[in-house]
Amino acid sequence: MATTRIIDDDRLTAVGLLVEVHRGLTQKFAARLARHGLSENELEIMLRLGRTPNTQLRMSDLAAQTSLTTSGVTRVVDRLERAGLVVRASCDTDRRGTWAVLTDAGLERVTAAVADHMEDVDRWYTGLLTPEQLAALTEALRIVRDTVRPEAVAGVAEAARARPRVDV
Amino acid sequence: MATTRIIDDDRLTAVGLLVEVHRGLTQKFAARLARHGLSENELEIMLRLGRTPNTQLRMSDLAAQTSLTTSGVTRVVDRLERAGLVVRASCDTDRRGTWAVLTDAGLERVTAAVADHMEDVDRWYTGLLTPEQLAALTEALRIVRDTVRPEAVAGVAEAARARPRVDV
DNA sequence: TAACAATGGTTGACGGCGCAAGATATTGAA
DNA sequence: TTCAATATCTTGCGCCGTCAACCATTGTTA
Repeated sequence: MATTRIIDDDRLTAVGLLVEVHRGLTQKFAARLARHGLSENELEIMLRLGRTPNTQLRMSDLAAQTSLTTSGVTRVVDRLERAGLVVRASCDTDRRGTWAVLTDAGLERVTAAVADHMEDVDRWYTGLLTPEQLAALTEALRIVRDTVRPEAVAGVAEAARARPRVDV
Repeated sequence: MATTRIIDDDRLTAVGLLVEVHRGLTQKFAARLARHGLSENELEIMLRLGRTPNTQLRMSDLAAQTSLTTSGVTRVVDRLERAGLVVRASCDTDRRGTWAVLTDAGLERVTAAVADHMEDVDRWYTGLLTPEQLAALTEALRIVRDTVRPEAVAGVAEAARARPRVDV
């Protein structure tokens, strides 16, 4: 009766599947993103900025949303700023804070990258499943997400309230 | 009609959910694994060795299964060997190759780590879903996995055929 | 108002992993 | 048989992101 070993537990396999799918997709996506000059983290940060009213978020909110450390966000934004895709702007109401603001060039870049990217998403993920399967998958993931990462929407309300910056 | 922007596409959100769940779980799991002195990659390598007949796999098969590069596997196995959890053994039939063999101490360690780990898996993942939801999730993931990582079972047959090493 | 904790962000040191090149072994074709 | 092409593994180097220490600012308590 070798099948009772704990290292063969089904629940472990369920985790393994999730990990393998994540890795596989990441690899499939990486090449095309690289052609747009973006890493996964860079794309995600720009996406979150692009989806926010006024296309700006505080550094610490980006950290909370992405589960990078604030240090990691500093370095990603450093690179994006060097590339002209993001600028930093000081925060009027709290002079400790810094907004990361998506530039026009940044919005353009992320839009182009995503338009292209979508082909991969379709081919390697959403397109492989029936609408019912995809809906079930998404629902299950959402349940888990809401438990393991409840902080994933930090800062959006504040950013909408902030005065938009026109000098970008 | 701002909702037609491509960066708000639903399929992108589906990917985002997967990524967030993966990250969230990874973080939840990391602390307990660290208490057993193991990183996620180290655990996975030991798990795959432990599940294989004779508890051994070629370096290159480990690379294929884990989507680390062979270089990455070399370094992980270096650490595990230094810790006495794995040993390298030369491969009689192809002298280019190297077996990574789980030691008794290694099997003990991974078993203890997994037993403990399972509590987290249950709490943050499988336990959050009904059996039906979990089954649907697993099925959908398996479909995607089989497409994006068809090579995920490399080397198991060969390892079973190889003469077991008693001098571990 | 002074003192001190808490928060936001950056920086230096460091570790992990990928890339590309190298050493060794195997395979195949002439 | 011999030599080129290929496969396996390791190593030097560099990038990326974490950790911990740090500075600046804000909030709190007395």
